[in-house]
Amino acid sequence: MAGVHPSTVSRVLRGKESLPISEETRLKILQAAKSLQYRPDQRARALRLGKTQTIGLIIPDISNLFFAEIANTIEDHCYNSGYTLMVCATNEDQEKEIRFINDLVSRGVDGLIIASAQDSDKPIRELLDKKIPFVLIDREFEDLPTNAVISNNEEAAYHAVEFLAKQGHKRIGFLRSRKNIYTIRKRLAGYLKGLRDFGLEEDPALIAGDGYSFENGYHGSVELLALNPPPTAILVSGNRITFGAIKAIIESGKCIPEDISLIGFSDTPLAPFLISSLTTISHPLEEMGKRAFELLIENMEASEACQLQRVVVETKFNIRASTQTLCSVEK
Amino acid sequence: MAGVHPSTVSRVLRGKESLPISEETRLKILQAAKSLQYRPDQRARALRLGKTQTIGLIIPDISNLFFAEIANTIEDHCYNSGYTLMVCATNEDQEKEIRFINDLVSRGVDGLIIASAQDSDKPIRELLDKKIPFVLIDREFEDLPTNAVISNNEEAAYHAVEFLAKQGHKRIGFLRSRKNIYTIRKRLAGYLKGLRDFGLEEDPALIAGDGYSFENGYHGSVELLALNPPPTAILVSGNRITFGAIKAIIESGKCIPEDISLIGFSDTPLAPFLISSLTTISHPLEEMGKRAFELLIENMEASEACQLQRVVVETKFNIRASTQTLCSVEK
DNA sequence: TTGAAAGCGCTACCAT
DNA sequence: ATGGTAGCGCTTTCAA
Repeated sequence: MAGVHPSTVSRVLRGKESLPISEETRLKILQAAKSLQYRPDQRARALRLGKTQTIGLIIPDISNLFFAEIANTIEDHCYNSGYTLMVCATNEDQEKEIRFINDLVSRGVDGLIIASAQDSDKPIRELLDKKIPFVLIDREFEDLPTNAVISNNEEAAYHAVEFLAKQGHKRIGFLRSRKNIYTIRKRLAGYLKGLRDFGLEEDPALIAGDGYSFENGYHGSVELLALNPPPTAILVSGNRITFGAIKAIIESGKCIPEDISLIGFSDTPLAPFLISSLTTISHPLEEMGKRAFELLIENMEASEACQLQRVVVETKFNIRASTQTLCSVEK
Repeated sequence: MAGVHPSTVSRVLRGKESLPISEETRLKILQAAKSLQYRPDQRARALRLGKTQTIGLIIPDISNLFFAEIANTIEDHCYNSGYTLMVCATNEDQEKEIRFINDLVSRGVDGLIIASAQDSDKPIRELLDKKIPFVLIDREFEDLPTNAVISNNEEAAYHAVEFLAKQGHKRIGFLRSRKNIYTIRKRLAGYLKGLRDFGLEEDPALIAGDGYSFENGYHGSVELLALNPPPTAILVSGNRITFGAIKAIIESGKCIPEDISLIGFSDTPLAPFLISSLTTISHPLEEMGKRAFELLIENMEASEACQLQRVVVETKFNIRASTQTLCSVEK
């Protein structure tokens, strides 16, 4: 339409200031582009350039606020840097994770951010082999060095036990979602260390749960409450199971925190509005997203494989103790 | 590696049963592909085929459970049908919406599902012009026929007013997030119709709020509570503002639902665990996601522009009245 | 300052 | 039953 060669158009539209283009043709091309509402075909660009300006994010669950907030932050950073984000949710299913990784790679994502389902590290090893830039978030593999942004799980759990010990608790339960997840294992380690250091009861029966659903949390808590004697405090490691725990406790006729203290490893903006004010350990989700994004970009831009980095962010302990507590919940 | 022509490889790997391929070469190729871990380059395929097996989802907010749940459902359907989903969050910003749409289109998505920021319908009109398959979700444009999956907002609001009227309420407030959103306008219409039909007070001051944040909800509620006399019930249309409302009410020293009834237009799985048991109107999010996906696929597969469809799903009224209510909330 | 040509990896079509 | 060829839309290099 501007009567010039495609390559000329490309030169103008890529806007390399350095290239010599006559002002006349430049204007003709820009006008034509505007009137045609021309948008370069990113598929073709991607094919030609070997880059897609695309980042893949693989998380276990979009509708878990923990990951949703991370996704949101990363989205923002992508937007501001001209990347498009592809979000995939595995539902903690390793097979899905593998399929997503393969799919995203064959779509040519420039990099990946992954909170792995962690049944195995095989898919992650493959990424290392293929030298595809990626950053793990929230969950890493202890025996596989990678870029990772994680939080101080062990210390946080330890600190929570310390807090409870100082309040006079002797029997503290640990309710977890999936057993084999990095975060859970680290928190369990911190919990056990805390028990030892503060001379509290170590009873394997105080450790319950394996599954991330509301129901898993409910049943795990019922087990804990059935112990003799039952724990007077429970550390809950998982977002959804926390509510299962609350339900179980209330149904058992106990009050939070008078009869039993509950400390959740996930914060939610709704915590102050909950029926049983919940002490939580909150994660700096925006910081985690930001650091992961920056680390990824750094790796993508590095011509050669650059030093692997491990970023540890600090969690925060939010004490919430209600003066009054409602001890019944409808079905 | 198999010593055959690329086109032969393509034929085998695309697995058209009908094509004549000798079993021998077929095996050679499959073996070679496996040992090389060959994965077809989707960029090139997309360029060649004019299809990307990709769907774009544009929503206002990932970390709002309403949309997160929808995204989750759509993701699942995509996964099961071999599509990859690109999720973009606009934060209710029209400019972002436009950029996302353009970006996704130039990336060659096969279709789009959009919950528009709705300052203007221009970007949607352009999609119609370009004949790109898309489905609106939750929010449609009344004067622009498109495919859409929406809920029965007006009836739901009307029904809520009816419910409150029968309980004896005379002054009912309406707290909304963004004024100009389709859902909000429809609900407001239903509310007004309800007031009229049941002979309740119509007072413009009873309609408050314009903004979707927690703070917006808080301030809007403070205004409502300052009225003389204040409303004895409030319809809250928006997810985050609901919690601002609860905070404002509790701070004012009132109890829910004894002093003031609250009906939220968004349900959350946490509703039973809230400090003030909240009656909610819940949306069939999974159904909405499913219908939108199916409708989109139908449109993508149709060779020519097919009949526009408008799907209306039914909301559900969840009455939750706590026997006891906690009337204080910590900061 | 611009045009021409090549090629990214794939697949559909036409030959053989 | 298989090979060759062309071309999707773009950008980069080289030539004019």
